[in-house]
Order: sequence, then C-alpha cells, then structure tokens
Amino acid sequence: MLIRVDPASSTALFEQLAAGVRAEVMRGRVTVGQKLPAARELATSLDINVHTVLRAYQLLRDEGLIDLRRGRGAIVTDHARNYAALAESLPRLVAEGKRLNLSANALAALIREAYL
Amino acid sequence: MLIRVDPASSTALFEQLAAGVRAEVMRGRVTVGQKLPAARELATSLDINVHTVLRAYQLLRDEGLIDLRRGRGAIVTDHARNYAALAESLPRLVAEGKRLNLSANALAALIREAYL
DNA sequence: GGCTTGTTCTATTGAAAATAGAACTATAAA
DNA sequence: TTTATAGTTCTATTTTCAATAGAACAAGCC
Repeated sequence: MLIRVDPASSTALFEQLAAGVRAEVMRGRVTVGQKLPAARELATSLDINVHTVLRAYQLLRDEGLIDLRRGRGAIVTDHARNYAALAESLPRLVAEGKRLNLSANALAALIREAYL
Repeated sequence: MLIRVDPASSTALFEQLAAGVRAEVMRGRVTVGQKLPAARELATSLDINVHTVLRAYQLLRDEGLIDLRRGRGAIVTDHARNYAALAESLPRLVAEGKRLNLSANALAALIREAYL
C-alpha cells in the first residue's frame, strides 16, 4: 500500500490519509480482507503522530470500509468491492472536469453539494 | 439565488458559500452575466461576516467563475457555461456513489485523489 | 502470560477560520 | 461632478480544530 502525505497541504493530514486508503482500495491495490499497517507502525513510517493515523482509521471505520478493533488492527471489509465499481466512471468525470478547467476543489465541492 | 450555510458543519463557511454558488451555477439557476448579491448584503442576510463572504468571492474569482471588482460587484463569467455541462454526468456519479453506500466525503475525496 | 494494537484520557501547541472595525479606491449612477 | 455603491487593504482579537505528546487501559492473538 502506497500512502503519501503532504504536511504543507491545506487538507488535514488525517483526511489525506483516509483519502489515500480509499484511493488504493478503488485502484484494487488494497482488497477485501487485507490488513492495513498498525497505526503506530504507519505513524512512524510517515513521521506523523499515532493519533492522527488512528483518527483517519476511525473515519474509515465510520464509513464501513474497515473493521477496526484493538488487538486485531484494521481489516478491509466487503465494502471495498463497491469502490472498484467506480474505477471507470469516476476518472471519466474527472477528465470532463479537467476539460472544463474546473479545479479539483470545485468538482469535489459540487459532488458534496449534489449529495444532499 | 438560494445559498444556505451551516455554521455547525466542519466545512469552512467560505468554502460552503463558494460551493453553494457553484452548485447554483451548475443547476442553471445562476447564469452568465448575472450579478451576485453584494458582499455586505449577503453577509447580513446570512448573518455572517463580510470578510467571510468576500473570501468566498475571491475564491470563485481565482477559479475564473466570477468577475470581481470594486464598485461593480461580482458578475458571473462565461466560465459558467462549463458547469452546465456537468448537470447530467455529475448527478449520475452521485447516484452511483449513493447506491454503493459511499459517503459524500468519500466520493469527494476520491475525486480529489483522481485529479492529481 | 506476554506481545500487539486500538481506546481513552488529559494537555499543549500552532495554524487557520471567523469576527470586528476602519480607511481607502475604483466604478456606476444621478 | 457629486454621491452612493462595493470591493480592497489593514490591523487586531477570538475561537475552533488539527496535530502533537504521553500515559494508562483493554481486547485479541500466539
């Protein structure tokens, strides 16, 4: 699993982390049943705080993407299959957004709006 | 133009405002050449600070969606036509996201990721 | 039993949002 | 050309939240 994090970004670290995991799941590089790195371990390798990683994990649990329990760690749930279904339609919309000169921010915000 | 704002949201007020305008543009309820409410006016009606509204407007200007100048106000540019092109494809993706039980947050984050 | 791993708690620091008020200037309209 | 409009710029304060830190705790696994 390849997760990058940009401390200089305006997006919160825990959000970046969660987004990174989601993206890896969508790409199929992280699949059902797979175990994510232990929070302390990932925190060390990314040189960030454990609590920040745990917050990202808890966010993913709330979404149903991982099963998170002490002693066991974070395991990707069946929910991950859903993400794969977007692997085609999502890049298509992104391409359209780019063609129209929309920023990533603008397009993401439109998604959020349309969700209500 | 109908803009709502939720002070309790984790999303910044100025981001919500900008998103609201973008959404109205996409829906065709705000069109090219149209003048947005004056910052002071909108601030009063939403019961938020003028600077917060101006920050949202400046964000939209940076995106090229409005022409913002003192004395004139905020006028929607040609760029708005691009948004209309998304009025179909975007709700389609949103529907798919909902069907897959993805949160608005997750889908928006995936958009952001795919944009890089 | 001992190791791993998340949970919970308190506390501190730093950055950014939001507010507030005032003075200023370009634009449009009367 | 005067006047009202409306964004720009400035300083300052308050508030919220991310991120860090450390410690004690509890569930699960070998």
